[in-house]
Amino acid sequence: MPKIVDAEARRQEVVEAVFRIIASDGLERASLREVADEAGLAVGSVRHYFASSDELLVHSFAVVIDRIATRLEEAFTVVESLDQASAEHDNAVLTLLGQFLPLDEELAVDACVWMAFRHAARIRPVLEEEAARSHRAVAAVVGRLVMRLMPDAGTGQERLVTEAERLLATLDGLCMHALLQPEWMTFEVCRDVLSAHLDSLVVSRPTVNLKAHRE
Amino acid sequence: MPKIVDAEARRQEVVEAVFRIIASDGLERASLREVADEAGLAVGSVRHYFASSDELLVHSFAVVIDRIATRLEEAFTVVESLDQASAEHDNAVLTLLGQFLPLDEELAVDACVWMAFRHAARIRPVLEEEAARSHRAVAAVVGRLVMRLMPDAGTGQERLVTEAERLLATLDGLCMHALLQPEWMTFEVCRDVLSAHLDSLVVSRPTVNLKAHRE
DNA sequence: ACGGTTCAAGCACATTTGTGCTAAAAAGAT
DNA sequence: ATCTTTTTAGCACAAATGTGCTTGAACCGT
Repeated sequence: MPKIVDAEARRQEVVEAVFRIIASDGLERASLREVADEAGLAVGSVRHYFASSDELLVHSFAVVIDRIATRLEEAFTVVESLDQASAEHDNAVLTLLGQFLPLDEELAVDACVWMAFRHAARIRPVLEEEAARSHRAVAAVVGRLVMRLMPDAGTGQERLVTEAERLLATLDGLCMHALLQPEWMTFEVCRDVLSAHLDSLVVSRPTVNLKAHRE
Repeated sequence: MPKIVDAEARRQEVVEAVFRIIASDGLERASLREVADEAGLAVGSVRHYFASSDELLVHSFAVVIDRIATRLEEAFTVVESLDQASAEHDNAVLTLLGQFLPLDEELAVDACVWMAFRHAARIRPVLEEEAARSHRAVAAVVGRLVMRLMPDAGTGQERLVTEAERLLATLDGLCMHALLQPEWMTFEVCRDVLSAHLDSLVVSRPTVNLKAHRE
């Protein structure tokens, strides 16, 4: 009966426009009119696919979360498929961690958008739920990765949590710096930092009892 | 001749109002009218002390940078005054690193404001200069700290840079998580993560050549 | 051919924002 | 008491934003 348009594809186009605007001009410029312009549509058209500005933003947040989570899951299955302690395994781990960083154009856009939404979620309740989902999804993958990289710490669950959080913090910090101070953060520095962190993961275990950090 | 008002004190009051608004409602809500209301003034009064909205925001950014930098410098002189490898030294280092985290109300406000401005500076050219100053100031202290904690790496300057960046990234990531996911980030987790990182600093040096991350 | 449904576009209105400008109030100096 | 300068307050205007509502346009099934 009606004019048939692939609604989901259209929505995706609008979301891509949102991503471009956030990456170049920030979340606060992602208004309906700006998004419509960027997508080559009228405001009314955008509003036809998204009931409100909030729905558009929440959905865009969800899309970028899914993209990142999917990349991480795929990279993790690669890691799992490789023999541990092989050079390919180490490279696969670095590739996995690199999914967090703005190493190419697409990753940079996702990183910008992801950061912007997570920070906005601190203030805007509509984004809260997706922010929590985002954190759970990423923490799950990083947690599994840490468990794989520290097989000898099976008992010390507390240490696993600490190390997962530590890796997560380092990743987010690196991503932040790569976005905010790109002139100081070359690819090499990123790689060196990640390598150093991985070294610290496998080595630091037996040294815990040497120092007196028991408080 | 004129009505004498401590202009600098008034500016400071306005800046404090900006901080409160950013911490509770985000940078985008820090408009002249909101700030004036929060400060108990009229828009015209705020505009008397700050020529424009941009000047107000840039000055607020500068103030928070100075506050953080001052705290770091003071904490670092404490570290320098203590005998290395003593328990007090370790505590002083943890205290220094804790200055980055929202461990109390004042630190939390500063952390919020600092994060908000740094991210805004990616987009808004007026904030660029202060953002660069902020990064230089903090990187300087963290760099000196890393040099102190890794005395044996005197030659490997590249490694020092990597470790400084790694510590900085971990700190910023921890701060982010503490602000955005406070329910998952208790004080204890923060402390454990920082302790683990410090352990990894002093230990990881001799193990670099064991693995094949040379490529 | 045509009707009904979906899509696209736009108008109108209330809010909010930054800023230029004017003017009243306050208070020390004379 | 009066003058002068600072301080405070407010108005007005243009620009931008979200949203309710209306109007065409397009097109598939009958």
